[in-house]
Amino acid sequence: MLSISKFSQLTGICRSTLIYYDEIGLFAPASRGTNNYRYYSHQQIITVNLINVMRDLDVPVKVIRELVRKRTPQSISVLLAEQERELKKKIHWLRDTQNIILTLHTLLESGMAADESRISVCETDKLRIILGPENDFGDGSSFYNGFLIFCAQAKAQGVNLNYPIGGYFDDINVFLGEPSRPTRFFFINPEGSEQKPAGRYLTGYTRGYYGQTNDLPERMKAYARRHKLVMEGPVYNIYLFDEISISDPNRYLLQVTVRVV
Amino acid sequence: MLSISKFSQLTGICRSTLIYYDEIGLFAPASRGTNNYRYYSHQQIITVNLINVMRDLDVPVKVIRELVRKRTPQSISVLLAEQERELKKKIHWLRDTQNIILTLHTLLESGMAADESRISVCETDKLRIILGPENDFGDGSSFYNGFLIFCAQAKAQGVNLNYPIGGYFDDINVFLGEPSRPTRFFFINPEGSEQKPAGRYLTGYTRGYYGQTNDLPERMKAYARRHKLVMEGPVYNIYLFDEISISDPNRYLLQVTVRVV
DNA sequence: TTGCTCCTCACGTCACGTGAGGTGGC
DNA sequence: TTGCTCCTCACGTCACGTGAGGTGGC
Repeated sequence: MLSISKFSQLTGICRSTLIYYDEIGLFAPASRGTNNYRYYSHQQIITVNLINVMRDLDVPVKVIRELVRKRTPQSISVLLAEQERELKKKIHWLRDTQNIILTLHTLLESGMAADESRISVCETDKLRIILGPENDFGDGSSFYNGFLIFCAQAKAQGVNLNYPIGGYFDDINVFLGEPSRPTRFFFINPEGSEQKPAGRYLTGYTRGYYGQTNDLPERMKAYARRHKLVMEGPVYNIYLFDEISISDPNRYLLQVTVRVV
Repeated sequence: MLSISKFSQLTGICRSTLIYYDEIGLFAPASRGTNNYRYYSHQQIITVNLINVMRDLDVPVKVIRELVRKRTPQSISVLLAEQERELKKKIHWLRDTQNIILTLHTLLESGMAADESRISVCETDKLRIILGPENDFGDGSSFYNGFLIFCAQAKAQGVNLNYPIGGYFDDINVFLGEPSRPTRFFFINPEGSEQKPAGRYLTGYTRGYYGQTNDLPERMKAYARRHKLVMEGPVYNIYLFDEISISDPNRYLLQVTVRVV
């Protein structure tokens, strides 16, 4: 027979948890001593298996208790099949979260490595994204209307909203015209079906709140002219530092990139 | 500006959770109406990102609050790196749990499909296992001493104890001699380094508590003699139904297999 | 006696969830 | 007036964790 501490040690279940399980009638010691000590049998190390696994999967103790009380090979088989499905979902979703963390981290690292004051031409890897619908700023509706539609649509499609968001402009002229009004929004998502292609990108940075581009559009235009570069294709706005990493909204770090030839 | 319900809907965060976050000073609405209504700005949909992700990873709200209050790109980068490691561990561990569930389920299915009354010869797939140390029943020490050592050693080696356990006998004579005293214990673990090889196995079943083999050893011996089969190599005892699936200890279902030529 | 393990309350905690009772604009 | 959304307490809940005060065997 094993004392509660010994049993706790062997199974890795906390002493107080064992007492709690005893109290609620989920898992009682095999016997009690004359001094009322809890004594667990060796077999109970095995007995506690399913409980352990189920708790690991956040199955409520009440559910486990009911299950344990009227278990049959059939009912347990059904339970296990269900948990297999749940686990698949959970793992999938953790992978998603892993992607989000990785993406956020990559942006942060880029931001910390960036030479903010300089415009430059960089060789850039491709970046998988999910493009949202075209924004409509026509009827005087607020800037954020498009953003809301974007979010709602993404949610409806089961896209995780926690991926970082960027602004997409059809081309450099659209950007120069209204630098705070992207044609579309996009998620940076390694499993997205669209992409910002790899290539040589004119890259500039500026600090400020969302939508604030300062003199960056002009500086990029001037740089391109000076170096005889032609900017082609869409312009991508990505915040490398935003409210996630910086408290002061006026210090957000915006990266603007556009392909050059 | 968005009302609390609208914001809740868009972000997928529960109304009461938003109120709670406001109370503890983790995440407050952008402003309050004259009627004291909470109003959230559109940007806050983005702002709530990191909080959402961190909560999903079970980072305590107090930790998140501190982090959010004095965040810098550097500190957040450190946090993300840490979470990347945690996530890796978590996913690995969930895969382990998935394996356990799968293994348990497979055993159960075998049990439900088994014709318990008959001895038969079955073609069997290989089964990956983790063999424990040799048991010592010499000094009158209880049966379970070996089991305890097995568990302790497995735990020390970081093996998940929740995998199903079986009994291993060096050969058929050892089994016939002491059918309730396996030479070793083993875990059924798809990532184990040892294996019960694929092949033709003489397979028998019996009901009863752990270690109770009834007349099964004799019946298997007789069957082999009758069919001129030679039993070779180790004998594997596996409980297809045990305390996990059946309340009555006398109805556990034991499967005994030994290779035949 | 000392040290150790065990016991039983009772209360704390974490992150919310759930009414109860009331307000305010159309 | 009705229906709707919002508010603030206050208390509930889930699965434990944490002492406080006491017991019992070597």
